[in-house]
Parts: sequence; structure tokens; C-alpha cells
Amino acid sequence: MKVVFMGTPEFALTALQKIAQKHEVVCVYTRAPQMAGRGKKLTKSPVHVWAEEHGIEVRTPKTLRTPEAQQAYRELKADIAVVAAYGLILPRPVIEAFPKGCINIHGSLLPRWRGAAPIQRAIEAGDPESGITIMNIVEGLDAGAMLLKGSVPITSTTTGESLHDALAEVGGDLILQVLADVDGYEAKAQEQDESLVTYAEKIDKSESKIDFSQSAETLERKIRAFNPYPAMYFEYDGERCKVLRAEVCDMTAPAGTIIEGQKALIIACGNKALSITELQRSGKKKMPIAEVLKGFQFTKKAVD
RNA sequence: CGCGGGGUGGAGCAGCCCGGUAGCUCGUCAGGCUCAUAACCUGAAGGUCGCAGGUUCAAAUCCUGCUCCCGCAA
Repeated sequence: MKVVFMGTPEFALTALQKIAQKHEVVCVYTRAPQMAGRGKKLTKSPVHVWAEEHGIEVRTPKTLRTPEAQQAYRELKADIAVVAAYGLILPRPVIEAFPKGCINIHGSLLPRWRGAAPIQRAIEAGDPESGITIMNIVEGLDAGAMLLKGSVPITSTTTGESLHDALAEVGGDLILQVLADVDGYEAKAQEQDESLVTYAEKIDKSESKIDFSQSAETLERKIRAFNPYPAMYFEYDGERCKVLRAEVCDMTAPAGTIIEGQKALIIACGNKALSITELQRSGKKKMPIAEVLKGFQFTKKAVD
């Protein structure tokens, strides 16, 4: 089948790679290179780089709202468009440009967690499972009919990264399954139950500073959800310390107190305490707490 | 030229400002002890101090260039 692929980050790349093995990807749409990284160099998206390496045409329009952009899109004469974390809203003329429309790979079991950060929000909320939903794109945020779902369990060691990677794989597999019989899946499409809809808010940097007045359980989930990005952190002696992993610990003290800072790192929360097990100080690499403590002790009484 | 931290035995760090014997917490190996248990004691091995130049009687330390890693910011 002739497919137009629209996506930007790693999550989308996994799907693109799988699709390209079985179908003709006639063109890739991705976000335009952004100033990013140290030195603020112009950086192409993972999808952009890979598509170029494989000789696939890449387009990076700033918007699809113009008649010119929509005309160029239509002229691709593809059968279907597959969208995965593209980053731009598709206007109706684009959605309806091809015979089989536009389908989306979404990182949650819809209707739960529509929106930008479904993977992290599922872990943060303590959901027992997450998954992928292949759905039709319609106007409206992740509101289209569902074609196929696949679930992935969330365990006590699931991190944002591990779930992201697992879902990217499942997403790639499910999209292939659907592409193999689009008409069949469309015939069985199920509308989302609006009463069960929840929204996954975009992650804001301000959320990543640890508020020790919250419960240890809540913080432990956030730490896993935000590992590795953006990573929860606290400040100690003016220095930023990212917490990649922690365990709930049955100790009590005023929130933010460093209960133990030499043989381990245990910090009191609003309820119980957190024993930090993996940490990254600014300028340093991530390391198990035992490694950190060989050359650095937390001697102050509390974190900032 | 966006801002900043760093590269020192196997790991994590100190030493650098104020050049002059390679230090600390661990790990490893050998032996001792026997209960202080994420035990303890004694001893040993193991380092081109990121790379290349420069200054100097002498450079981990001061100067220049390069390279790799990381935090912020996006």
C-alpha cells in the first residue's frame, strides 16, 4: 500500500521502520528541525534523519492549513496516512485527502489518556496497564473510532522509558496488522465511550521538582513516570539532583528532612520516606546511589 | 560562537586557586579474627593524573589547542 507517514520522535520512528518494510512509504512528514542541544544547533528529528538515510522524501511544513500545503499533500496520491506523534494538528482537508483517510497510533488504551503525554500519565496515576490504540483521525483530540488495541502491563519497575519502548514496538506491530486489512478493521471500528475519557496533560517542567510534602508513594510513581525525561529532581546545597529511581521506605520525619545521607540517601516525605536508589548530580552521570556515596555524602539536614 | 560542570589505579571522589613524595571511600588479591553483620584487623597489587604542545630546575597543579562525558536551556 502507498503510505504517507507523519511523525517526529523516536516513538514514531519505530513504527516508520516497521511500515517501511512492508509498504511503500511515499513521503514522510515531520516537524521542521529545531534549535536544540548544547550549542543550540539545528537538529533534525529522528524520523527526519532516518527517512533521509533511506531515500524517502521528507517534508517539514510549518502548517498544513494553507491550500498550497494541502494541495501538495493530496498530490502524493497515497492510499492512507499513518500518524504517530507528529506534533501538528491535521485540518479536515488533510484528514480526508486519501481514500482510506488517516489513522493514528496512540500510546494509551483509549478512551483513557487522550492527549500529549499518555505514557507518563498512566504510570503516574498508578494504572495497572497501558497500551496502544490504533484509531481513525477525526477533528477533535484523539477522539476517533478505535480499530485495534493492544495492552502492556505496568509493573513496579516500569519507567517512562521502558513503557515508551514497549509501546513503540507494540504500536509498530499493530499498525502493520491494521494496514494488512484496513477495510476489515474499519468495518469493526468502535466509537470511544465519552463517559470514560480522561486527558493526559502535557508535561510541564515545573512538575519535575519534587514536592516532598506529597506522599512517598505518589512521588515514587512520578519518579518512575518521568524517568528519564524530564526526570524528577530536588536541590541540595544549590545543586540539582535528578532522582531516577527510589523506593518507598517506612520512616517518618518532617517533609524534606534527610534522614540518612551517608550509607544511603533517605529523604522524608509528607507520608513515609523515599530511599533514593539511582541519582544523577548535575555534570555527572546517572549512578546507583552506592556509587554516588563513595565520593559524596549528604551531610546537610534537609534538601532545599 | 547560548550558559555551566567534569575527564586522577577497576568504581566514585579529593588534590589544582597558592607548581615540589599520588590522597580518600570502596572494590580486587593474600592472611588474620569470629559474630560491631551493607562486619572488623593486617598486608599487597594496581595510576601514561583525557590527548598534544608551551612555561619551569620541577606540572595532576600555570598557559594554549584538541577531544570525550554531563547539567541548564531549547
